[in-house]
Amino acid sequence: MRLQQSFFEQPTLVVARELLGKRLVFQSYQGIITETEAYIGEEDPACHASKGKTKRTWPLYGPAGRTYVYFIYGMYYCLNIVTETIDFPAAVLIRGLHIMTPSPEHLNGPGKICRKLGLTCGDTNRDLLCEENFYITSGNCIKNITQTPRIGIRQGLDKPWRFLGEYCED
DNA sequence: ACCCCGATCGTA
DNA sequence: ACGATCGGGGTT
Repeated sequence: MRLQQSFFEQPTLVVARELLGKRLVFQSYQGIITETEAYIGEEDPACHASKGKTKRTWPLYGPAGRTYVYFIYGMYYCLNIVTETIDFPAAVLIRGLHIMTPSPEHLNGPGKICRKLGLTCGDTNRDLLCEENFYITSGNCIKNITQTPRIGIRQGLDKPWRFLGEYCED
């Protein structure tokens, strides 16, 4: 069953942890989420909302359960899921995805995931609660969950807000 | 108009 | 360890 607003509205660290093992569906693709990171509020120096609401970051201030897709390093896109309440900017970055359909492939890294799925800035602020072919649903194909500092950032390294799991069969 | 920087990735 | 590559956001 598709995850509802009540799931995404939870504290971002809870959503980041609980998204591990869930199934992401986008068009013909289906995969199990294996790695996430939390970005929480304007006070989090690594969160894009640390610069306030802008042309790029406005979806972070919207309702939970929408996407936030941004362009980085001149060639990559990254997919986030917006969390918590309206006007509180926070999201979970999807960093690892074990693709099941149409052909098995493990994707480690947010840029690789968006490249494979074909997600770009045009896919920011899409509503995972309503979209016909873009949503997240239950699943629990994960084990050995660990929590570490976030990767690839230069600020906010003190916060252990990355969640990593290993894919496993049900 | 200009400058610096970045939630990455592939190659060395 | 490093370069590719270019938009975002702040400053002049």
